[in-house]
Amino acid sequence: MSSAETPAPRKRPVQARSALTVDAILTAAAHILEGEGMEGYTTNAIAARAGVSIGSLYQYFPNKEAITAALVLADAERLYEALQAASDGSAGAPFLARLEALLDVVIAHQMERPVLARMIDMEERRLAHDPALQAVHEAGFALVRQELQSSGLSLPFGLEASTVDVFAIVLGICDTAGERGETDGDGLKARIRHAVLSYLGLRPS
Amino acid sequence: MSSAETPAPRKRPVQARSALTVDAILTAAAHILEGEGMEGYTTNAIAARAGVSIGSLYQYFPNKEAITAALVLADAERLYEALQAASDGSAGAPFLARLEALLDVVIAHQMERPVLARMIDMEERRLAHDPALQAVHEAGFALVRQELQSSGLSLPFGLEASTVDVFAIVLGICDTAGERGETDGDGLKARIRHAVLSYLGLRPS
DNA sequence: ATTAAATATGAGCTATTACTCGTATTTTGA
DNA sequence: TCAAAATACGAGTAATAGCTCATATTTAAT
Repeated sequence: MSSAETPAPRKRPVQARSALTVDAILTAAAHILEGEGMEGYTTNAIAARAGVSIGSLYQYFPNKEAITAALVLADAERLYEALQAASDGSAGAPFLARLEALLDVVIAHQMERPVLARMIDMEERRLAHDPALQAVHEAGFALVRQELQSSGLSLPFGLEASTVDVFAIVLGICDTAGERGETDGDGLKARIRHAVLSYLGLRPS
Repeated sequence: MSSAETPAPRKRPVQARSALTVDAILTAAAHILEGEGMEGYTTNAIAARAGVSIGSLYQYFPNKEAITAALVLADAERLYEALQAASDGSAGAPFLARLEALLDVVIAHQMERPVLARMIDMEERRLAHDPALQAVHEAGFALVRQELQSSGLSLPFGLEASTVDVFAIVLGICDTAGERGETDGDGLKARIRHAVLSYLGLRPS
């Protein structure tokens, strides 16, 4: 039962070109999702757009869902790392400045490719059970929890619930903005800032 | 071009039994979506669960999407009507009482069948372009806009943006609660209340 | 050089599933 | 009572799309 069967779940790039292939596939998947939606989002279309054969695609991804999961995960990781960087970069600064730094990251992420962000957001809900994705979510969560805790604020509903709500408020306003096709990043930021600060019991200056 | 062709887009129940059939189909669709998710959500499964032949199903719905759209629309209309009733029922009461009445409706709607609510929420995003659905959204929107306007409050970002944000905050927290499987309706209400009131510049008592 | 492993290819298989259509049954109206 | 309309039926069709596999090519190791 433990001998060397067919490599099974696949995806073990060893050489450099295979890493390029994997990358091309994910990039193509994102472009199709962004430009054609779920309609055109087929494995054959992804392979074609990536300039790769369908066989190669299935050499690195066991099935279509795995491609989507990898795409969503990569996006979540990118956001988390940017948040981490912002948090590190504003070390020592007062709470409000740190919060703004985080908001800037979230809004930049949303505004960079709004349509793709919306599609990924939808897929993210569908794949919410994925352990790897949950891990990244929890990491981002922990980051915000830490910020709130070290702020010394007296939180309205305890640390955990407040963290959940701050997340929900930020994502709720962001997603809605995405759905409505809003383009004013600064205005969006001001509104989210207001919502979060007032939730936390701070007078938005 | 205007003669009596095949009835075309279908759905014209005339007798009583056909209305029952249509109802059974929508009920079955909801049950499947709730219990099996998109996996088991096939037209044949819906028909079987409804105790109706697949042929009958397609006599009243031109395609699968139309079933989903009808389901989502019915849900949105039900929520809107409940909001309307709550608004009417609290006529003359102070703003805070009216707001609470509306929140009660939203939370009751969310808590009634949380899993179904989550699935419908996801489909709602996909069908956001549907004119009939947009109309109901706009109606609910108008209702909240009206409340805010007649509250006499000085809104942080103008009537339109504030309405959008209040919606986003409420739905954001609700959806997140649904995803996390929260069951405490009262706690949920308190948090949403706090978020909305503080956003509006009111001290949550 | 030679061999083995890694990678690439794409025609085609297969399973799923949305949907049709010819027919049977029930209801309505006169 | 008896047509005609409305409704119900479900086996079968057709098309899509996920995925396999036998084969070819490239890279790495000795």
